[in-house]
Amino acid sequence: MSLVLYNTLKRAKEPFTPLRPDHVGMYVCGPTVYDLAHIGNARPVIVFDVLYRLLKRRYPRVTYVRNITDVDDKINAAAKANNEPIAALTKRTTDQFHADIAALNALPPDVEPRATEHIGEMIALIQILIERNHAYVAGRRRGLHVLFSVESDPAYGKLSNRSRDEMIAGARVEVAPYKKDPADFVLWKPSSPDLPGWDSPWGRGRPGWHIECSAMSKKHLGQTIDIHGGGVDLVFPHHENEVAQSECAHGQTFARYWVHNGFLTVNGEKMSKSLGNFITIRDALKLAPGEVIRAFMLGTHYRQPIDWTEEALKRARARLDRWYRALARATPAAPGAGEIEHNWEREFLLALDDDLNTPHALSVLDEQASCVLGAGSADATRFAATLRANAYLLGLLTKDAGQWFRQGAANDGLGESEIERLIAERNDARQRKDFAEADRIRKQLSDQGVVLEDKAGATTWRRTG
RNA sequence: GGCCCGGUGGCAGAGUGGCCAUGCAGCGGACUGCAAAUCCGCGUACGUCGGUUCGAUUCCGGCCCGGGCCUCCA
Repeated sequence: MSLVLYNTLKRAKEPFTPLRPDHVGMYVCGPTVYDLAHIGNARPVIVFDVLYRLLKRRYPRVTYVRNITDVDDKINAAAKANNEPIAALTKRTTDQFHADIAALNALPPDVEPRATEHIGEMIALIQILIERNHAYVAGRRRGLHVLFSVESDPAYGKLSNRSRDEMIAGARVEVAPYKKDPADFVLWKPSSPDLPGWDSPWGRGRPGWHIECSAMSKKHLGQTIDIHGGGVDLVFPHHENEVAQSECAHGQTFARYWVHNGFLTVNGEKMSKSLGNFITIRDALKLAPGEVIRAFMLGTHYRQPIDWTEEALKRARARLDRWYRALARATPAAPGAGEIEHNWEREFLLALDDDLNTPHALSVLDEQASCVLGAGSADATRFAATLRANAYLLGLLTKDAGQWFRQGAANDGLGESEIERLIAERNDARQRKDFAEADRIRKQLSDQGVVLEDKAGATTWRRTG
């Protein structure tokens, strides 16, 4: 039983073996902090969080690095538009990002490097590339650019599987005059006084987009990393350029396994501000608890496209509700605690080992929940512990079941004491056999999203989404 | 134009050369004062045309349709 991952570099699934048997290094491209993170950003966060948890389970030590890009032209533009200092914007956005993904139960990475704190490392890397004739300095009037020479790298294009000629033929961008070759990309560019800049051998300037990941992964994980992750849209040019920079500078493999998550659409359309279907994580959390969003994301394999709809969200919630009902059936256990039954663990982990087949893993949890719901109380408790322990690996079922069903609607809906009062009133009516009144109260509550269940001795309630 | 993914039952979504995915929704039944929850039962799904095979949804090829990337993007 071992982990298999789809490697974009090979376009095939491969058994995963870390370079060092006891220590896995993983680098994932993090956000550019210029605006609130959207649900598309949430996908890689959740996918790689699950991979991180699985790796931690499998290996003694895992170092997960996810950067914060805090120098970028989009940031400059947003700060200007907001009339806000850049540092204030990036700080605020970073804090929001942290809060948002914490609500999605994502574990913090081991290292979260910021680009602005690694300018020295970037400059050093660029110097190596110049020394090795893989980069050149160009331009004059407005300052000096440093460009990567794509022609100097015969392996260029191996990740995205395209030749240099194809790229030039397909390029729809105007070629900057200082480029020796249309395919060359910027490592360093000059900054005007009103833009962020750092002193460098090429004058005051700022880094190009791609160099930060090469520099930061080198610093925190070494010249060769085991896993590099991100969204598919980053394969070209971002990841391709990272490979070029790092491998030309160091003469060794940059990343051994490239893992890319598929795109998220909203109601079948690409999410964009102009279409008006731009959903921030913050907005999504108003529609559903973080665990529901997480279950939604994990219900589709990470490499498949996923479509965000209210319908899908409802389904994810219904599924979690059922699991929580199973937990409620059993004696409460602490989140993450519990003995894992061997067969269930096997089947569950087997699914995850197969290129993170979370939909399959969730179906195993479905079956475990059925098992709990159908079992007698002693077995139910045992099975529930397994269910909870398995789910915990996915960052799900981390709440107490009672708490789960009572959450939400706290502000605008009925308060708990009000609900309890109505239930008592209804039970009085039932005692009197005044079922018309009892049903009226049931209806009143259900209209406000509270469902009652009459059990043997008592009436319990829960909120529905 | 180039590169890369997909097309599975009402919906979502795994998977497999011959046998169960799973969940939701639907239908019938049990249970319930009514419900809810739960349990039992039901529905003959794999875009299309060929090929390989004893047998293909699964392998190969053509075609049709959809999506992504090639420019900032998770």
